[in-house]
Formats: sequence, structure tokens, C-alpha cells
Amino acid sequence: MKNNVKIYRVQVDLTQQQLADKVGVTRQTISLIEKGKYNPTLKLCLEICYAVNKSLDEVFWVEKESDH
Amino acid sequence: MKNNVKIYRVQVDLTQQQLADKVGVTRQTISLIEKGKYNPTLKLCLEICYAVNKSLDEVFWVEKESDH
DNA sequence: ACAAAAAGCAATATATATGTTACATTATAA
DNA sequence: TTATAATGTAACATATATATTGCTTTTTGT
Repeated sequence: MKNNVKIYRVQVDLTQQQLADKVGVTRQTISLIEKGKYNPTLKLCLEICYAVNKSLDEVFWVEKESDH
Repeated sequence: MKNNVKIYRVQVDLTQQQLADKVGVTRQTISLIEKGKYNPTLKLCLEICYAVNKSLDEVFWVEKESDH
């Protein structure tokens, strides 16, 4: 579950803890999402988008993997 | 949790059951998402987008509600 | 109006996103 | 180097997304 959370979080100069506070989750949750180890809920995705001023597509879109 | 799943599902001429099969969940899950009673995971949102040929922003974006 | 398909919905069960706590590792600044 | 902040990560607990089953209601076509 690749995404651009870290890139945009750094762009707006927030630590994981600060972003977590802004969106109402724990730092661990942000860490795991950035590491691609979580499959976040839509609501949390949207909160993160609002916090970094980006769209869902910019932060979370991934192309469909071609079914090999 | 408003979204445009139903609109785009109908556009590509799929029933809830057919969409559910395509994305690998049950019909009930699709129904509840369309009704706005579920907060789906990102992976499922993406699967739905692939199935209806739309982007995350088109199907699931909602503006931040101004904190009144 | 009738039959069939599609969709709504409720109760219970399961899987997993997220929280909590705690500690380890890495980066940053003095 | 040393102290501190930032980040990684693990174990266990909790909340909730999703499954399962079954039945009801609505929609659609004839």
C-alpha cells in the first residue's frame, strides 16, 4: 500500500506526531501508514489530505496492478 | 461519509452484486458504502475506482467541513 | 397485477485498523 | 560526542470494517 504521505507531510513541515495530532490518531498509525503497512480508512485518508493540502489522488492513488 | 459509488456503478451498468464480486466483497458491504454508513478502507476504495474507471477524487473526495 | 431481480436491513461472527504502552533505533543540534 | 527529538517497532487491547445468513422491501419487465 504505497503512498505519498511522508513526502507531503515533510513539505508542510510536520512531524509524524504533529500530523497525528492534527488528524486525531496516534503517531504509530501515521508511521505504519507511511511505511505502507496499513490499509487506512477513507476518513483517515481524507483527514491526512486536509492536513497536507493535497487531494486523495495526489496522496493515495495507485494504478491498478496488471493481473499477470 | 457521502460518495458517488452508486452514480458511477450505474453508469457502468453493474448491480451491487456484480460490483461486489468484481472487488471481492459482499453485496452488503457495497450497499452500506453507497448508503454512507461505512467508512471503507483505502484498498477497497481503490478497487471500486478500478471497477468503475474513476479516480479516488471523483468517487470519494469530500470537502473538509468547516469547523463551525 | 404479477414474478423475478435488485436492494435494504438486522443479528451475530470474524478480521483487521487503530489505540496503548513501552522500548529501540536513527536523525539532529549543541 | 552527547543530549534530545524523531521515528521504528513489538505485544496486547479495543473498535469497527467486513462476512454470513436470512428475511423484507423496492424496482423492473412482462
